[in-house]
This record gives sequence, structure tokens and C-alpha cells, in this order.
Amino acid sequence: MKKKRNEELAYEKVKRAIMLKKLNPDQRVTEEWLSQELKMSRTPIRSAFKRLESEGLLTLIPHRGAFVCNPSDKELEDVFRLRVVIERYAAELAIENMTDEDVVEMEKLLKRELEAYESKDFEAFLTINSLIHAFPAKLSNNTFLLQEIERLNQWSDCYLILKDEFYTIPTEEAKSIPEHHAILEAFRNRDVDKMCDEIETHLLSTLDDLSERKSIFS
Amino acid sequence: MKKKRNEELAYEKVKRAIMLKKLNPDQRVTEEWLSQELKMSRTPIRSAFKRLESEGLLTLIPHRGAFVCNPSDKELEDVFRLRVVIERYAAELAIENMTDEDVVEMEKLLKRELEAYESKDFEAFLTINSLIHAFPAKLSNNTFLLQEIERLNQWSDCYLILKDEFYTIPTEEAKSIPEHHAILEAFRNRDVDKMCDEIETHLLSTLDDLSERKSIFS
DNA sequence: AGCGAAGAAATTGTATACAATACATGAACA
DNA sequence: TGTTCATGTATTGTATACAATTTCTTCGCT
Repeated sequence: MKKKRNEELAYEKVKRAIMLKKLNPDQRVTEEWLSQELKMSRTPIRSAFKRLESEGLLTLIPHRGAFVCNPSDKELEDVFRLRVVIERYAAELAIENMTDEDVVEMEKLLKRELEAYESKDFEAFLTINSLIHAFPAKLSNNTFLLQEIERLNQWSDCYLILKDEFYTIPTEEAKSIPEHHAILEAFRNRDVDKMCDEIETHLLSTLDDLSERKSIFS
Repeated sequence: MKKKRNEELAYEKVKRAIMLKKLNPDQRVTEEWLSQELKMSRTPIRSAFKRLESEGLLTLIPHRGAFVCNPSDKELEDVFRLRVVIERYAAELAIENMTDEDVVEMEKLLKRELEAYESKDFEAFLTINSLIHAFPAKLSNNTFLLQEIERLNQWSDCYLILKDEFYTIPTEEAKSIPEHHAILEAFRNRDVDKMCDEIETHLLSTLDDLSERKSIFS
């Protein structure tokens, strides 16, 4: 395996730590502490922090330190509503450019999703979920669209995990499987309007579930 | 004036240099060279590079260096088409939340735009143009939407300049003034559909002008 | 006790030396 | 002549020492 730069390692480890809640929202993380923890100097840590900040996972305050992001419910909703708009657009373009092989490709993704769900592999499930949502954008042939969708998707994952006290694989994930199939069906039929609507329904349903689940504790 | 961090200075200077074409597309910029040029060590330069990369102005290749972005025509079009989708959404939300003062505010912006145009202050013109396009997003009350619009807008500005061999204040800018007024008018009348359409027309017209202008030389 | 200032401690910001890596150059060889 | 491999050079990557800045603490004053 190719040797990775420490900067890259630091980035991945911190991100993972945030996702797995080893680092809590609003927690302060100092360069010094992390450099001891990861057994490297502060230099690559600083670089990694920069990148994590640009992705919204950390907030850097000059001369103060790095703080793990702590998204509000409103922000979570904001992201999902923006995703609706952008992913609908991606669907439009995807259907314009699609071929029969793409349908097969999408079917494969859904199959992998099911497998991940059944083997309760939470991380794999998240990864495949991202791939599914990025799939139309991949066909769109619009680089920026893909980029934006991946960005927002990543945020969603992170926020989703951060906001939930006891995140494992909840029932909600089971629900998203038939919803993804509905999207696939519309895609197969090249039905733009249907596909857009299914995407909207799915995203808003996920958002609803999140709000609901949260309200148990609040 | 508060003393700025060198990292901040480096960021601003490089960005400006790219915008003013002191640095050409695809040009390689080494940390060493810039550190001598800006009379600071490589450390703050590296930080600045990271940020410029995340904004798409530079491409960083590990162990190779930093390269000034060189967007293709296709990418320019991609960005503008994505902006259409997102700014339309912003307009919808803006009209939901708007008050009478907001109309006054928008009028002020257009007045400032005209002033900048008449005094041929190109940089001011670009700045105000960005403010105008971000204005609906500001009213939208969706943080991410605003962020995305500002990002794409900044890209557009940069690409717009990079792609044009002899950029000053061309006639196209004059055209955008009445188009902005059409948007304002729809906004004043709280006419969502009209406002969305005017935004779309304006963005696509800008894109057309860019493609056309370019084709003179190609 | 409350307030303010001065200094101490903690932490990021910067400079610099050195290591690791990628690319270019050129020699050896077929 | 063309190809491969070793070596050299340029440039980024990393560690570390030190400077600058912010925050915390403590002490003195009212």
C-alpha cells in the first residue's frame, strides 16, 4: 500500500473520530494534544485542520483553537432543503444523458445497500448511501454539481450522526431502501418528474425522521 | 488597522494576483518563490494555498506544487447552470420572507452598481455584483444556500476574468444593469415566477455573452 | 467583595532546518 | 538509436524552536 502523507492520515483520523463521536460537538481540540495523540508534529495537523474547516466539520478560531462543529436543527433542515433542489436538478440531467448500462449500475448500488443493511455494517451503509445520491450527478456531466452534492451529502452524514445520541442503524435506514427503489424505478422509466418527486419525498422523509427521533429527548 | 496574519495576507495577495492576471492559468507557483516574493516564510504560504485550493483557485499536487486554475468553457457553463438552479431557489425563499425595507436595500445596491459602472471601477463593480446576487440568499434565512451562492459567484468572477484575454469593463456589464432592474421589479411585486425567470435570463445572458466574446479569438 | 491591571500560562502563528518524494538528466547497455 | 536504471536537483512534507497573541490567574486597590 502506498504510504500516505501524515497530513492525509490526520485528516482521516479526525474526521472518523468526529463521525464516531470520539470527539463531541463543540469540543475544543488543540494541535498540541492531537499531535501527541497521533504521534506526529503539529505541521500536518494544522494542514488537516484547514481542510476540515473548509468542509465545515471544524471551526477554527485564530489563536483559540479548533472546535468540533455543532449544527443546529435549523441547519440540518437547511441542508436537506438545499439538497432537494440540487438533487432534483441532477436527476433531470441524469435522465437526459442516461444509457441502459446506468440502470444496471444503479441496481448494483441498491443491491450493495441492501447487503450493507442486512450485515448491519453502518459505515458501509453510509458510504453506499452517498454513492446512490451522487449517482445522478455523476451522469449529469456537470463537475460542480457532483462536487456540491458530495459536499452536502457529507455534511448531512456528519450532522445526522452528531445530532443523534445513540446512532446505530435505526429503522429509518430500512425505510430509505424502498424509497431508493422508487427512485430507481422512475429512473428506469426515464420519468423525470416522478424521479424528482421521489427524490424530494425521500430527502424530506429522512429529515422528518431525524426531527421526530430527536424530539423524543427534547 | 488591526494587524493581519501573514497567512491572511498571502491568501489575499495570491487571489488578487490571479484575478488581475499577474499569475496566468496553469502557471506553476512554488512556495519558495512566493515566500521570497512576499517576504515571509513558506509556512503561511502553505496555509494560504490550502484555502485557495478549497475555493478552486489553485490545484495542489502533492510533491509537485500549486497550479493556477484553468477552467474550461464547459466548466464555466456548468457553474452558471448550477447557479440558475440555486439562485432561483433563493429567490423563492426571499420573497417568502421579504419586507418593504428589503426592497429599499436592493434599490440601494443597484444604485451603487450604476455608480461603479459610471466611474469604471471594475473591482467595485464585481463586488457589488456579488452582493446583488447574494441578496436573495441573505433573505432566505438558509445559511448554506448563502454560502453556496457566494462560492459559486466567486468562482464565476474568477473564471470570467481568466477566460477573457482583455478584461476591462465591457459592454456586457452595461447589459446586466437593466437585467438586474428587471429582477428588482419582480422582487418588488413579490412575483416569484417572474423573478426566477428574470434571474435565469440574466445568468444565461451573461453566459452567452462570455461564450460569444471568447469565440472572436478562437 | 468587586474591579482592574499586570503578569503567567496556554495555544496558535512563523521561521527554519532537514527528510522524503517526484521529476529530469544522463550514462550504460542492448 | 532507443530504453532502462541510477543519480542529481528541485520542491514539497515534517519536525522543532521560538514569537505573538489570547486567555487565565493572581494580586493590589477601592
